[in-house]
Amino acid sequence: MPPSASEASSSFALLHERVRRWIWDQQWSELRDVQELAIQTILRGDGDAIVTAATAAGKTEAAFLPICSTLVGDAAPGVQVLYVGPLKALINDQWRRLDGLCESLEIPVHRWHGDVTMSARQKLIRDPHGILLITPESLEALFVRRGSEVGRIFAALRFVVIDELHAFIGSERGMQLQSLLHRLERVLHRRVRRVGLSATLGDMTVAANFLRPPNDRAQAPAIVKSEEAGTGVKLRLYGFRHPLHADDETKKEKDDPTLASIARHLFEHLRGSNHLVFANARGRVEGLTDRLARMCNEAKLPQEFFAHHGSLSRELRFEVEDQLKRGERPLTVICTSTLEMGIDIGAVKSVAQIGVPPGVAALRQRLGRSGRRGEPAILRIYIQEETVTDRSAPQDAIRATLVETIAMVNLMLEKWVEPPLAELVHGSTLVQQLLSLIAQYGGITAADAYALLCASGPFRHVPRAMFTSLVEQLETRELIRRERDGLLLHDEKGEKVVNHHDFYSAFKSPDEYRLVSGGRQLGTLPIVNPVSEGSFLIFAGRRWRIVAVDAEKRVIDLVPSAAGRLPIFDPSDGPDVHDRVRREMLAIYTSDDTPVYLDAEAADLLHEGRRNFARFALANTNFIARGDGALYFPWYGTRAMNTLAQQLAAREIKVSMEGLALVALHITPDALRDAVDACERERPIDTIALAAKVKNTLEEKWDWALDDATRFASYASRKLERNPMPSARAR
DNA sequence: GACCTGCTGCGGATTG
Repeated sequence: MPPSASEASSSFALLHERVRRWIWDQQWSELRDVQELAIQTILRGDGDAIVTAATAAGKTEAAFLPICSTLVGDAAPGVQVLYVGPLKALINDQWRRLDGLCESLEIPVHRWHGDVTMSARQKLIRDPHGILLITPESLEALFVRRGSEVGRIFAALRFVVIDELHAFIGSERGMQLQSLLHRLERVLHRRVRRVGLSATLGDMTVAANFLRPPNDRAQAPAIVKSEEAGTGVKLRLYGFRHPLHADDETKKEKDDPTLASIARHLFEHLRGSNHLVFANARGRVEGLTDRLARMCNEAKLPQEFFAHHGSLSRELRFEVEDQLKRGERPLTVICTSTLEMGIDIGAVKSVAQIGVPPGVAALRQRLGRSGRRGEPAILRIYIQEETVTDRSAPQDAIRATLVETIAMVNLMLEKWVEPPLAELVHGSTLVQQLLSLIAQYGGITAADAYALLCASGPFRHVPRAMFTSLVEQLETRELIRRERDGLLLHDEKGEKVVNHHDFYSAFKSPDEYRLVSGGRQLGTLPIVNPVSEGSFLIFAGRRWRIVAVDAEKRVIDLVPSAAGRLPIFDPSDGPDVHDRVRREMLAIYTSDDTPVYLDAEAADLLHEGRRNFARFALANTNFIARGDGALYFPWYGTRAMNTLAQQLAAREIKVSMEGLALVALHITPDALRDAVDACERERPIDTIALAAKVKNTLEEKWDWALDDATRFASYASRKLERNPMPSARAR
């Protein structure tokens, strides 16, 4: 419910007079509903809060108008507000935004990240005061490098603000942030109010437990939620079918004929205004931008298609972002998740999604980029399907790509999103935090470290015995050593890693070449790419020839060229699909409804998928014979499916995950059914014992340093389910 | 069938 008029005016009245004057100067006609509610919550309450509202609904002001009201005239030495953001570009944006408000209130606003000058940092260290905007990594560096000064710097701390809260939940970086905030409160010997800001939060309990874990709080945070209605969605899903016999024209596009059709459609529909095209993978971004850019050149039109992804240099990305922000000329940006959230690029006229979205949450976030000033958001989805014949395997014949996309759209329209993974063990990040703690205090006993990080801290799923064996393993690895008095110190190797700047991040980074042309940084390329002088490359949506490779410095020099070849970016397993999405797919297969947003080809593909679903009798059985093997369709998400695959492997039944199906060779459907039944009787599953049988459990940054027990527990919490829901079983 | 994120302090040279 929006606040009543009397509540609204009382919100405004709660603000400090100088904050009210600043609002008048902005000539705002009214406060947004999320701002009204946040002012009440923050100024009337004294606990933690989560502020959630759509992009551009004024969340930053919702938090900082009331927070700054409490700061006016407070001259106590020390930083008063610590703001943590996930991106340097976002911190720069927010710094500019807050500076206007805070200048008039005489509250200094500092930023601290890798690109901030040494002199600005020294200014803060000498005279800490006001608001500090920082990344988790730079906060980590403060603890490692200036551990003894943390108490002085933050002596006056009253609020911690976490921006884009959802971007941290469930990740190594999120665990690192939780640990840092807990360590900070330990130094200060008191709790500090936390305020989380987010647009997409599926599960408020998970978000609340992330903001402050239940073992560290008296009461749950207040939830401040905007009730402002959206402006509606215009939605269209286009199907594209690979032709059975390539004709002359498509032969030229032999690599991906339907992508050529998609490019033509985009070219015709998007030219002349601003759009975002989400293409999922960096290689696909390059391929599509290259096609669209060439179409522009051939039509002798000014270039309006540009690429944007994480391997492009900051300069190239900034140019594109800047053009989008200005909105002075038509521009379509083909991107990965880089433009899904964060920095303010303004709204675009429409959004296109190429291929299955990586999840419902991502789809919603992407859609949120479209819809200018009261206009409905426009979303076009393009789905490619392979040629299917009578001999195609069932998992390929049922048009799973299309049906999975329809399932995600349906769930988005129902306002459901995936809850983030929570309650993970995070052994890798625990190693980092233990090494950091030793640096901060100049040594710590194992008992104190356990009490701080695990018993009262965020690593609460690590029992004492596991921590003890972890510490022993780190001694064996020569990362730490134990003094006679029990104090843990860095050993030779530990000293080295902690003193290298790579230490501050909790996540791993791949080895890459740097790409340079005429002294200009273009971006980075994974070293798995075969590179030699004279070979060609497509990068940043343009074509290049390699003129020099410096293998030692890992630098590649490029010059523009007419030919090009698509680069390889690191292949991985693909995004996790949630159980709920797979259940929705089953419901779509067993229904007769055709969603109104499908075009003719997509509708035809859906009917064909349903016909084949019926042909294989998948409504009546989950098991199908195939050659001398068998298929099993559990209608599970990827985590539950991986769990079952590992259980079967432990029973000497080798299965591979092929989309919706588990595929086993040399087995009858009945024998596979018996094995699956036996696996289902094992619940709850001993996932740690199961993880011990998994071939490769080395995934995260510090996994190599973990003892077996902690590594298996980490893998199990991340990749296995103790109690998968019963599979959707036909008779 | 995947994406994204981050980075200190020192010493030495140069400049005001």
